[in-house]
Amino acid sequence: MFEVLFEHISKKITLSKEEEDKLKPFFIPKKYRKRQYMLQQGDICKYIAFVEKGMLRSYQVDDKGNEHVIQFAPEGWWIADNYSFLTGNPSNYDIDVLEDAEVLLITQASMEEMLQTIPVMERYMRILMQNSLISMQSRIACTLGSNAEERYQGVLKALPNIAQRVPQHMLASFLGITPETLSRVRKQLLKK
Amino acid sequence: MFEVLFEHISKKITLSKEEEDKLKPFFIPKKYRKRQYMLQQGDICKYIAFVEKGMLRSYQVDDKGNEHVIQFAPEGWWIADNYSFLTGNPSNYDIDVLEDAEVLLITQASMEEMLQTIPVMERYMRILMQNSLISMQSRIACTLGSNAEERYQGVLKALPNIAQRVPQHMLASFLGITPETLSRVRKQLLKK
DNA sequence: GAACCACCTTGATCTATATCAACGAAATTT
DNA sequence: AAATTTCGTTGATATAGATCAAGGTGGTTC
Repeated sequence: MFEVLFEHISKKITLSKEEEDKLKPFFIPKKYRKRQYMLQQGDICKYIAFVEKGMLRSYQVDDKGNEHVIQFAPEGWWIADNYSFLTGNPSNYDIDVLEDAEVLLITQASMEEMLQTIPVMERYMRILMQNSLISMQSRIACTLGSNAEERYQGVLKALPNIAQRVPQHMLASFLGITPETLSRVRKQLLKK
Repeated sequence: MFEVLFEHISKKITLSKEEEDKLKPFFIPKKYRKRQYMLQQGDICKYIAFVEKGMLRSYQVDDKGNEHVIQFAPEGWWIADNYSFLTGNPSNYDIDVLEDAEVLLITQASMEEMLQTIPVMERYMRILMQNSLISMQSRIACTLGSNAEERYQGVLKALPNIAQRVPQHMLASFLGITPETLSRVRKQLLKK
């Protein structure tokens, strides 16, 4: 159950076997079924989740009922509403399950204790946050500077495994365009 | 010269007087004049900068020559191209100075050494990155779900000091709209 | 296996925002 | 202080992408 997590951690820092064993109890393993909610708007986000298997997504629903995908999280990714998790305020986002999933949950309190117990994890979390920040920044740059077609090609290149795995209308939502527009963009690209 | 930095750090972690003194030598104080570049596209971003005074901004220039502001950084903010800084690859961004500035620079190597020397700074950096990530995420949510007017009102609320301090066309660029559109949005709002 | 639903496509039309152009007011440079 | 550049505004027009509507396909459920 912890294979993917330890693999992920070992790419950024080194944990001894003992540290790995100390790490495990801080997490709550959990299985989710497709379509199940992990978080709903108005809830407080009590856990950060590491995805061992399957896929989740976070999204926002606007006043017209349109969904806007913030993040996809397949195996090896973390997902949460960091804002709600950190502040304890109700979340504006929903998180649900796209493919039957196995996740490792950790609460705010456990996270703090874990970071005390295994200080090098502070470094892991820092690197994690830094990398997420970098990809968020490039996403913003892309949104500001590129049209629908370029953004689609960008995500195909940056996240090929995700782009090919999620329903097209969700990818459209992630890109900030309508499903119709994405369909037309794809048609255009096929011609070339 | 270190007042703003220490103030900022003390909001997230506690440093002893000795630690503060140990911290200083890792930084290079530097002054920049308005309109000066701190980083240009194609350069490698050698420093992360903490702004003690003045204001900088990072932006991307697209193929049509349009500027897209990624970030504004007044006093108390950090700025860099994290991607280039971390990987050592050439940057796609420019960073320049909007108001005469005093900054504290730190190189990749100094940062690593600093984190070794004062481990609690690892925590500070983690919190810093996490908070940046949160604001980036809400910016993306805003871009996906809101129109020009709502985004303008959003930035007025979220970053009032910045929104009122930068030229309007740069704020437009930050919001992903043209200066003309921002001008019209403002006119609309004045009527109400 | 029939009914239903989620998903994608295509066409027609609409709209928010971009683009182009011109002007006046500040601000900066000489 | 004259000249020049930068900045914001306004109007006219263009356009990328949204919206509305309909139909087709494949998978899921009863």
